[in-house]
Amino acid sequence: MNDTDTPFQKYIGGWLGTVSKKVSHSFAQRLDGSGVTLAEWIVLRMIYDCGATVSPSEVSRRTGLSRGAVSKLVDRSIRKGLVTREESKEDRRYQELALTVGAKRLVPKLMHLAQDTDDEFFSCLTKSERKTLERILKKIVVCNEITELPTV
Amino acid sequence: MNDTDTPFQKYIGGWLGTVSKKVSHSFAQRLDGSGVTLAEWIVLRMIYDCGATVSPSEVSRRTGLSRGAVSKLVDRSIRKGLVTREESKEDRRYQELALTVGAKRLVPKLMHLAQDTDDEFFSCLTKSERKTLERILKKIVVCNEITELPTV
DNA sequence: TGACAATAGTTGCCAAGGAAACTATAATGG
DNA sequence: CCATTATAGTTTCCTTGGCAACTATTGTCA
Repeated sequence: MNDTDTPFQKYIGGWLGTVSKKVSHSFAQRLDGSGVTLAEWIVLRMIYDCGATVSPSEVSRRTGLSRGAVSKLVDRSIRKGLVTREESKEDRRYQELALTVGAKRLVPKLMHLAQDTDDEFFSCLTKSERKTLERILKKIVVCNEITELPTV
Repeated sequence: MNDTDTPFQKYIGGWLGTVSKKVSHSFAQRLDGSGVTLAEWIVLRMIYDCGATVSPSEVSRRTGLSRGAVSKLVDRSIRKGLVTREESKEDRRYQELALTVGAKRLVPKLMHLAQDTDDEFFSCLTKSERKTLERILKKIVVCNEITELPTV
């Protein structure tokens, strides 16, 4: 195993970034016209995924977006009538984010666009490869979030 | 196979984005102090990878960065003494980008940082999983770039 | 040949996100 | 019980990258 003769092909992070960039870009274009930006979608998806309510900082941790970015995104989403923000009763530092009825209807529609994007990029993979890729990515997320998340 | 009961866990693009964001962020922090930003590194790496000289548009296609972004990045890199830009003799529309001697020395050092980042995030995977992930990512790149790249 | 299309690169403008400073609330510890 | 520390969220400043309009060069075709 020589280190020097296969320069960056070795760096998985690079490939990951390249693919991710293309996928994100494609998806962003599909979202164009839906009234929701890619970053907003990520937040909406996260809230939707978490079921009931989530705090902005939790969204920040899970998405990798900074707290500042989440704050602005939530602002915009509220202005668009997609998200509600409420101060927590138990701990007034926290906020409880939730989707509006409209957003709950919208998110599934946008999921189709996400599915289309997946199909565009990953249809060249076999079913088995897709499963494997998904499994590995999740494993990476779990492994590395453990170190950040206070086991919440 | 129901479509509705496993909301986004299905969307590989989302997981890919999440992981990529974290990895990029970590690597960007490691680069901090090297005098090179993440985007600059991507361009340097690409030129290094292509051996002799590359055109900005080629860099753009391969990295997914817009031509405008590449133009600005090359400007910065030239100002930092890392890249040279020369008009092509055959076709004066094209430019030939190359690394300076200093950059050729620098890139391998930065590769160690890339390796460190890889280790941080992917060391939780088995050797086999890493190989597989790499193979699948490359496959995706090849499959989808074919449609964009004019078989250059 | 000459007009038009295609491509390469640049630039101005705009949106978006990160870093860090700031406010507010809660927990800790003497 | 008060001071200190930690955490949540907001806001300001700054960098960055995309988009689209623009210039320059080359290719195409009538």
